[in-house]
Amino acid sequence: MIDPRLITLRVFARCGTIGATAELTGYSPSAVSAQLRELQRVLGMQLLTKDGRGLRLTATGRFLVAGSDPLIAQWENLRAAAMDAGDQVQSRFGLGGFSSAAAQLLAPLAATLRSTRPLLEVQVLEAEPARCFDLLIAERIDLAVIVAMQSDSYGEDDPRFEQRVLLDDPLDVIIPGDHPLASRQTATLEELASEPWITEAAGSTYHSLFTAAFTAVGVTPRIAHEAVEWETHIAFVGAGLGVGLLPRLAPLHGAENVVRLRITGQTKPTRRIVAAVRRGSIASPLIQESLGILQVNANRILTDRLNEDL
Amino acid sequence: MIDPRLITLRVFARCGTIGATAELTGYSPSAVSAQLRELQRVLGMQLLTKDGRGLRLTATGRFLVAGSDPLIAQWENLRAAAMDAGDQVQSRFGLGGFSSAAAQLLAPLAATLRSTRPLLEVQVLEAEPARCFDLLIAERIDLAVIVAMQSDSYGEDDPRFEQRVLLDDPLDVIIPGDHPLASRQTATLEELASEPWITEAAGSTYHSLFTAAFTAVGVTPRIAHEAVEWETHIAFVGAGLGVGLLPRLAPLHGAENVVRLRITGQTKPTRRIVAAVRRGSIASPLIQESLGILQVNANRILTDRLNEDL
DNA sequence: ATCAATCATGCATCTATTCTGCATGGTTAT
DNA sequence: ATAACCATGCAGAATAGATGCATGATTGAT
Repeated sequence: MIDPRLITLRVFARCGTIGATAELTGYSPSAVSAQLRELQRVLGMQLLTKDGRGLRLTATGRFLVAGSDPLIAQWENLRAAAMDAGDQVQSRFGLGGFSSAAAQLLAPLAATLRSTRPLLEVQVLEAEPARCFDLLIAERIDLAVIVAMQSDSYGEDDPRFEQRVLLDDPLDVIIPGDHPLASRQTATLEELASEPWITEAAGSTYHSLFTAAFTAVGVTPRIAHEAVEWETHIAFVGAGLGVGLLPRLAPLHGAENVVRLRITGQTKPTRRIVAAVRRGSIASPLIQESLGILQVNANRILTDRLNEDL
Repeated sequence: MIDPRLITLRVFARCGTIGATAELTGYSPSAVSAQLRELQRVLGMQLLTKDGRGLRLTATGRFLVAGSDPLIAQWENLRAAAMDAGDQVQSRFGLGGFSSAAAQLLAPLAATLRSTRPLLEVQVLEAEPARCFDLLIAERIDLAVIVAMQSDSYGEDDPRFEQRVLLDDPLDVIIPGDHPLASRQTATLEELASEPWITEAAGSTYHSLFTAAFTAVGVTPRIAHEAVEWETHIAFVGAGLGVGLLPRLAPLHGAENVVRLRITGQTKPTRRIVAAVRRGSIASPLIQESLGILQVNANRILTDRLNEDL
């Protein structure tokens, strides 16, 4: 109910270029350019200035974008309250999440919603956590399941979002089947300090998680290889190239020559998985139901693990 | 920046029929019907129900309309603050007011704005006070000069508007030139109690003002004739048909056989003239400047009167 | 210094939305 | 029973909006 051109401006404020805004919103660059020009005309404000080969927000533009945060939140709030009060049904619902969350949490959620609300059109997008936030801003999705990143620019108290912790997913270590420790059930990071490690490229989502785990125990690992997909990580380990960290949620499903060990010791590295929505929308019955389903699934995963560990 | 369809819904909430909404917003009835249908589809809410040959808001609809008040106010607020912070210029500015205000206050305001802000497109609409509020809701105008009506549904604390008192305009009495009191400067309402009175039709803007003036002194006037325009009032008085009340702001400009007398006594009836804007927009530099100009003009009128009275 | 890459924007074209005007069906009042 | 009123649907028209490519400007690399 907020003018889509203002939404576009907010997306631009996030990514800084017309092209990226177009990619994120689903418009063409020309359309974004025209929209922002029109927005300035209608409001009678100069929101953008040329800056080199790109554009930059003016002070007025930054002011407007920052001030629109509570406006969006209030609209979401009103919408949610009206849906709740009137017992109305939503037509479209967009979900976003990163790979293992998409598989383990989002897929069951979408399936459940499809049965409880047959008229609802559910769309699931697999995307990196940072992109999930952008997609929330762009209103392409309404709920995201992501890994909480303290290093990220989206803090707990960001005025644009509200977040709920779903579960803490521990990191395991995966080692080749012919490794001396392969017969063990658990290992400590110190024991594996001298191993060649496999990680993601610096700057990626999990790299900071990786380094954080090791700095916590005062060890600097030797990074031997880099991989993006967990599949690749596992394959590298199976080929005996080194050892790696693997979140418990990521399945090993019968990989050759790979063993998963629980990490013990004073620090057990985990990644925190949270659900994020646009601020104000959390009271919506659909969001509430979804969060409930997610929480049930998360709890089931946790209790399954407890039973496994016995 | 709020979706125009929501604005249309708010206007509908005021007037209750598609036709009236169309008239007020400037759309055709079909367009209004289509907009509201589309709004319900997009939001996934049922906002309207059939009620006899017309439509009625559902509980959800009323909830949404009521909840949109602060949303609109917040947007106006943001817009005003951004305009103020960025020293930006507005392109369009709509003014509304009733006849004597339009002549005495709005016309000078529009003239001043045209000279101080040549790029600004100023539009003045003459309209009854109640309609001015509707036009504010419909966003056809941005500022209205109206007579404060305690009887009206638009109170001082309406969440949709903010109001500023401009001046209290006293009511004079006009009598025929051959009337026994015509040589006097002042008169009391009691002295004129038995005269045949000329007023507006019951239910009109000034009728309540008229009766309030007399109930305050405990007199029930005999209503002999009714007229809509001040011009007609004056002509009736000039023809010797009776006496009437005339606001000081309404000019007599040399009418034949009509004398204007100040009212004295314990109660001096006045009408309060206020400026009204959409809540939140009052901080806008353009609104601020306009209110300043209006106030200056109002004060000038008051001091002119003081000098006249000496 | 040249070349390539990146970025925003304008224009022509097309598409989709949205509005209008009139006709229709249902509802109330005379 | 007739007339007035109200909302809505449809066909046509107008308008807004999006696309895709070409252009100009700027930056960084060779």
